[in-house]
Amino acid sequence: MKKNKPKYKQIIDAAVIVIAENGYHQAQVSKIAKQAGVADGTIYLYFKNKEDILISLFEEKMGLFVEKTKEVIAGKHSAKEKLLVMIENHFRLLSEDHHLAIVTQLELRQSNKDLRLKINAVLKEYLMLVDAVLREGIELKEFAEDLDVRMARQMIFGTIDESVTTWVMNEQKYDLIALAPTVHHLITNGCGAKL
Amino acid sequence: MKKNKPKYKQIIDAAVIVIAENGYHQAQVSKIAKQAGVADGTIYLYFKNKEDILISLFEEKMGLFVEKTKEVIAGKHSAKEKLLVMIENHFRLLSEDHHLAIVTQLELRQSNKDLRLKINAVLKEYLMLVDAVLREGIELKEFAEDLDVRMARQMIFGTIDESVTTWVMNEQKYDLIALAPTVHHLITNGCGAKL
Amino acid sequence: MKKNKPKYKQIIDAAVIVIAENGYHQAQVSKIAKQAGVADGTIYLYFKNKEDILISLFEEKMGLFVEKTKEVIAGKHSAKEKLLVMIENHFRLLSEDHHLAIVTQLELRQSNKDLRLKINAVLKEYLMLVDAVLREGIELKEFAEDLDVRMARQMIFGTIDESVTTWVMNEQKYDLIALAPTVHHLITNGCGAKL
Amino acid sequence: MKKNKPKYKQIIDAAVIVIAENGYHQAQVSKIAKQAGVADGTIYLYFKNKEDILISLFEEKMGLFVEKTKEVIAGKHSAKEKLLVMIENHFRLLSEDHHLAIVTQLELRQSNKDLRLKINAVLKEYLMLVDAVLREGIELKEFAEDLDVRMARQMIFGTIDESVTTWVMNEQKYDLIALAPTVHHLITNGCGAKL
DNA sequence: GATGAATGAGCCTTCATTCAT
DNA sequence: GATGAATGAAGGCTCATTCAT
Repeated sequence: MKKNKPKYKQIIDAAVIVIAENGYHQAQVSKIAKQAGVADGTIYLYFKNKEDILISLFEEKMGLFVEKTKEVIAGKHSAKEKLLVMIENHFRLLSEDHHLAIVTQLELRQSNKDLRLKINAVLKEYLMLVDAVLREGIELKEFAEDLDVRMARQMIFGTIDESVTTWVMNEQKYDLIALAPTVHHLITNGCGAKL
Repeated sequence: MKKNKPKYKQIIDAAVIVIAENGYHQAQVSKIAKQAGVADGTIYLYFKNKEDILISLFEEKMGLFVEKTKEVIAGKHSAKEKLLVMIENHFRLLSEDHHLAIVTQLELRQSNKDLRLKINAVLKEYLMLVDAVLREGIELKEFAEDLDVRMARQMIFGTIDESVTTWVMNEQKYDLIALAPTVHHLITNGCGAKL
Repeated sequence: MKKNKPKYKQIIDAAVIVIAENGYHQAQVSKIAKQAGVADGTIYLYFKNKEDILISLFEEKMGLFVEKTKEVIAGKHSAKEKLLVMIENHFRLLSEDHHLAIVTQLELRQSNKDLRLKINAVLKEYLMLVDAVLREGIELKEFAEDLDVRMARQMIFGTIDESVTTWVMNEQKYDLIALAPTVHHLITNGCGAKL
Repeated sequence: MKKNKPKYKQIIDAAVIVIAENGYHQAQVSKIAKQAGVADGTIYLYFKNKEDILISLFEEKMGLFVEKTKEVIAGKHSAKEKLLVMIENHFRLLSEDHHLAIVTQLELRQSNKDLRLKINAVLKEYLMLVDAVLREGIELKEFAEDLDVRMARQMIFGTIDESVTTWVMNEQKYDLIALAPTVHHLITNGCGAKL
């Protein structure tokens, strides 16, 4: 299994750094190889082509995202609390890796439609976690019983994503994690949570 | 003023069509020129370079957006109502021009970071309209008095944008405008509006 | 029509020289462009890709071959005479253009199977001229009445081709045209011509 | 002597199969190694480089050719008969090994000039057998006394080679060996044999 | 003002060969 | 002797922009 060999992760981490520092269109394979400390050709022992590096990058990192999210919500018993820790977790993971934040919020969006469709497929698992929490909140009568789950999920993801992108565009000058309660307040209100 | 000459708009409209139908990376200057019915070189009599076409495109179309938005909110007296017509207006303008929807939601996001920063500057005027409505709502006690305007605006724009993008990615198969009340409900709730 | 523009022939002639002097695998597009005195990109205004240069080269030159061959046999009344002038013509055209001889006999054969199949299609017209002469010779009772035209044509083409290739491999050190009568004698004998 | 170790022949046979089935340019060393059931690096214990595999392949197979040819002409007493069994032998050996036929007639010709010069050196022994038979035929007055041996040999080899190549290009659809008498008739006639 | 032929910089990928184990 | 992971050089093609007409 190639994914477990050290160079696999080495190359992905190099790609994050190179893309963050040079931009998507200036992230040549040769630059990634150099950053990873391997020869250009070695990249192709672990990835089918350049696009494959980017998809794998997203899968690896988003995998951690989903895993971590599952962990943090496991200990919470109300949907409201779960949403809070999800937002905090989302903000924290990107705050802790500034390069990754730039890559996911700005650079990877420049990829072509095909790549973005594949990225969306990876995102789906994350969005399904949100859906599950929303449905739980409705059942527990925390949220409005007529809440439109799909639209609420789009609000939640849209709000979180827009918040992170704005923060990255402002060069990460302020404390993103500190915004979590405000964002949480806005979206749970949106979902009809009683105050 | 070049903007008033017929070929200026002709080229921008050609760009929207070409980008929507071929994708950002397949929208070569020569293709746009052909669609516009002019020679390649003529483009450069009206635009500094290719990036300038895209910024101008965004400015032109977003200008109409702001203008229309101002019109529709003019007749409304509550912030809540104003938000509703803004959402409806946003959804309607993109529903009416499928090419434009593809370009703004999918294709233009593939542009490089620089172009997107410029696009964000153009967006600012639109976001300031949202801010004004929010502040008005707070003053009129329609919304929570401690509402964080900046974050609320990010929620509103993020939610709207995510809704439109999802709709475009689903190939515009359902009625976007019909979603306006649901979205409105979610975000005014988020802003603490009493039911 | 691109074929009539001066740069079309200019590039083909450059390709013949570059391939002859550097070998097929060392004939980079950039080298051909330099030899032709145009930019690399200009090549692609006249040819679809590198393979297209080679096929066009063959078509152009073989077209002259067929044309010239038709001319020289037009004035002759016996099949035997026609074969003689065909051989002489074949030898003369390649003797007069040493670069072309190298390209057709050695370098172009290194092209991949696909290209060679296309080249064979171009050759067909030339081979059909041989067939016509052979059938005429049979009818005029110059050749054996039971002559197998297809095999005789393979003998004729194989013999001529082998003679030229050997001459090229020997660095064109001797007079190729002087061999025509000998070759002619061998193949007409082969076809059963009376002495 | 490496040539006697089992892996030597194993690799050569693998090369014939891989080249025939994939084409010269798709016959990577790693593919040959896999087909031979050895590691890539092992190839280099038996061959200097890739070109060396091909030359050795040709030497081995052509060695069998010459050997067999000597055998079949040993029992014949006239030059004419000898030529017939040589042609039959040539056709039979390639008919019996379709892979080898593809490799010698189509794929190996795509090798570069250098390799082909070396291949020609290997061929020389075979051609000298033809020369010997021709000189014998002249002495025995079977052929014209003024026969140009070199040109006659080129006719014979060119005709045989062209016949085989045409047969391979037609995907070996007809019986090649059945053509031997016709080819024999053509070339002995060409050499001035009395009927 | 309008044209469109010409330019040329820039990059992903392959694969023969090596060498530490 | 055998392995196979790692190397790194090399080239065809695209397309935004220019400029002579």
